Amino acid sequence: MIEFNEKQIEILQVAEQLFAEDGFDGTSVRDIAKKANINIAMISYYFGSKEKMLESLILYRISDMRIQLESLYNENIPPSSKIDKMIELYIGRINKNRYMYQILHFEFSTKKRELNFDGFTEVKKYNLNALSKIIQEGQNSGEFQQNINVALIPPLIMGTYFHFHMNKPFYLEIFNIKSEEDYNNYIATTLTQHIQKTIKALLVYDPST
Amino acid sequence: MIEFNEKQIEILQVAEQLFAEDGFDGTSVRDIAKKANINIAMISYYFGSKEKMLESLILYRISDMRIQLESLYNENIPPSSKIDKMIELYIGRINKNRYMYQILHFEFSTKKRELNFDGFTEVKKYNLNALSKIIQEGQNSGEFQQNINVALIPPLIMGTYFHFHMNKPFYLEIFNIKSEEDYNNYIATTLTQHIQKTIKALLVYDPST
DNA sequence: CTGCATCAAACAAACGTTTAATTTAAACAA
DNA sequence: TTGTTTAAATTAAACGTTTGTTTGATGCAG
Repeated sequence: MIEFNEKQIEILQVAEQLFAEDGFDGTSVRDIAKKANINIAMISYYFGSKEKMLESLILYRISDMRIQLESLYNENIPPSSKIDKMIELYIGRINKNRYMYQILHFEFSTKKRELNFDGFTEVKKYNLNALSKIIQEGQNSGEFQQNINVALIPPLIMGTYFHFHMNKPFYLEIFNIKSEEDYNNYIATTLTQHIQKTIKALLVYDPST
Repeated sequence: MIEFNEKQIEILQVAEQLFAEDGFDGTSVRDIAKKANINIAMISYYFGSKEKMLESLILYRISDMRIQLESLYNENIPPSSKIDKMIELYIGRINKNRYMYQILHFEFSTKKRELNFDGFTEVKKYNLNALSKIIQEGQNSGEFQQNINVALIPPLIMGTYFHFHMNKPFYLEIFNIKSEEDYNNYIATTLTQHIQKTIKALLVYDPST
């Protein structure tokens, strides 16, 4: 594990915000240096290059993205409650790291740079595996249906959140949301509940009826 | 309505692909000119500037993005079948225009450029309104539950699709998909069915039971 | 004195755009 | 069919900026 000093972390946080807002190619090292109140040369000095700084940033954040589902699995509550908690964890974690997710989303879909996403793939596999166990528990107890494509559950959660967030101006308008606080509140309550309801509906739904 | 000649459309199509793959800031006018086999100056000559070319591109594609739900509304089939068809229409349309959606997604979430998205907002409102009518029909017949947040249905459909598509390499791996053909086939069959099942589950789900 | 941090300055390369000259193609009159 | 005219299309070259990176000098703490 690579360690970063305080100065480096400060720079990474500034870079993270700018990369998320303007894109990696849309952000110049001078933009970052200016906002972080450092000399341009410090970026090469600390990270080697602009691109290596992005790699450092991803490395720095990626460990944060594993969702703590293991402890949830061991809790003594009904599977449906676990699902609710699981979704809250997901949304909370994504919302907290939304800058990094935004960057990753773009870098993932772009052919521009060849970044190593193995760490990210590992995290996703881990999360998926933990989720599978929780759902299996509900299937064993008979609460959930059998034919569930578990791998398509996270896209449902994260995709819904991101589509909502990426079209933020549109939803601010149609839901008449006025402040940033109300927006975050809408995510934490209504949107989260909507996703919880959707997933639970999917898990108990019997198409034959 | 602005008209584009064949040469212009050819250039726009090349630009569309490159913008989607490498981002607007990650694509140079020289990249576009090279791939389109034209002189660099033609971009300014035809569109005025690189940024105006992006606006032209959005304008050119946006009319294509209205989803034909009106005719669906008038068909004499059960509401649940209409939902199925509606989702097929959505996925098909998005998948066909995935380049443009990818560009829009990024430009929407970026603060870099001030683009006029009124036309896009209009299309979304129109689609949302048409969707509301279909769902209301199912509610009137008693098939669907009452408390449905219709505005959160499109994010569910489009978000799931996009999260899947953006993490394409990951899903290719875990579903052991080998060819581009199989990938498109997975979207058209398994993923579409999964979304159809999810939405229908949500529409008929009664949380109190 | 030594080693790290910071700085202004300079670097070549790439960027979007403009210029001015040339080619192309269609319209026209003889 | 011919040569002439005209406007649009296309080109290579150059423009001034901005880009990421490097250099060498300076500051400073141990």
